[in-house]
Amino acid sequence: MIGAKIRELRETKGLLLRQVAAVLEIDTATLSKMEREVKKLRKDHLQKLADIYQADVNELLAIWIADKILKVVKSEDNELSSKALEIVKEHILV
Amino acid sequence: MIGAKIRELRETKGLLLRQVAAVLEIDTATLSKMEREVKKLRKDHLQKLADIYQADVNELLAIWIADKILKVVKSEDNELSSKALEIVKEHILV
DNA sequence: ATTACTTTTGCCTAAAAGTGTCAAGTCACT
DNA sequence: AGTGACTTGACACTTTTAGGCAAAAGTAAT
Repeated sequence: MIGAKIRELRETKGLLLRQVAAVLEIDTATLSKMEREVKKLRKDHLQKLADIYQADVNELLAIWIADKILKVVKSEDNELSSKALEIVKEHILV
Repeated sequence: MIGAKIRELRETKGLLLRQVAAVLEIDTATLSKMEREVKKLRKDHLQKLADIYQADVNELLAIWIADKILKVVKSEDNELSSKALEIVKEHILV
């Protein structure tokens, strides 16, 4: 999810992997993998990307966190995951 | 959460760490840490515990998954986490 | 207070996961 | 065929995790 998002942002801005990777000070290949979600995207890199693309950092972060939660949730049975999310919700609004 | 739960179950059954650890084939200290959430509890261990304590494995699993989600969520800003959970919810009911 | 036992703590190691590079490869265009 | 953008795979390094072992601390019963 977050990978697709930052790829979309980059393409909208008409930037090359090479250019963005240079700002992040990482290899082009690494950024390519991050956009395709082969490798994880670090939080600090995401924040820098929001800057580069002039995007809402909070929106991106929310997606990034959602991805992490989905990774947990999707590796489990659906029924159980729903139950778990209920528990989480209760636990949070305390 | 899950640690407290399995400790409660063990105490209700009047079993010692030593006894339960033996069934799981792990060290007593390790189980002690799992109950106090110092170390993570593996899924297969949890399933064995449900067996030992004759508890509902699904109920335990839901708590266990909830713990994993909470770990992600609590390491982030509250506002963002709520947003992220919304995204997760949408994503799931597709 | 000593003994006998349970539980906790701290330190250590092996295995796994995460982070990123480099070189070579593919693809599209001219 | 050559160039530029992107992808792939193998590798190296670092960090995290899982768990064991031994010593320390807590708990009862004598």
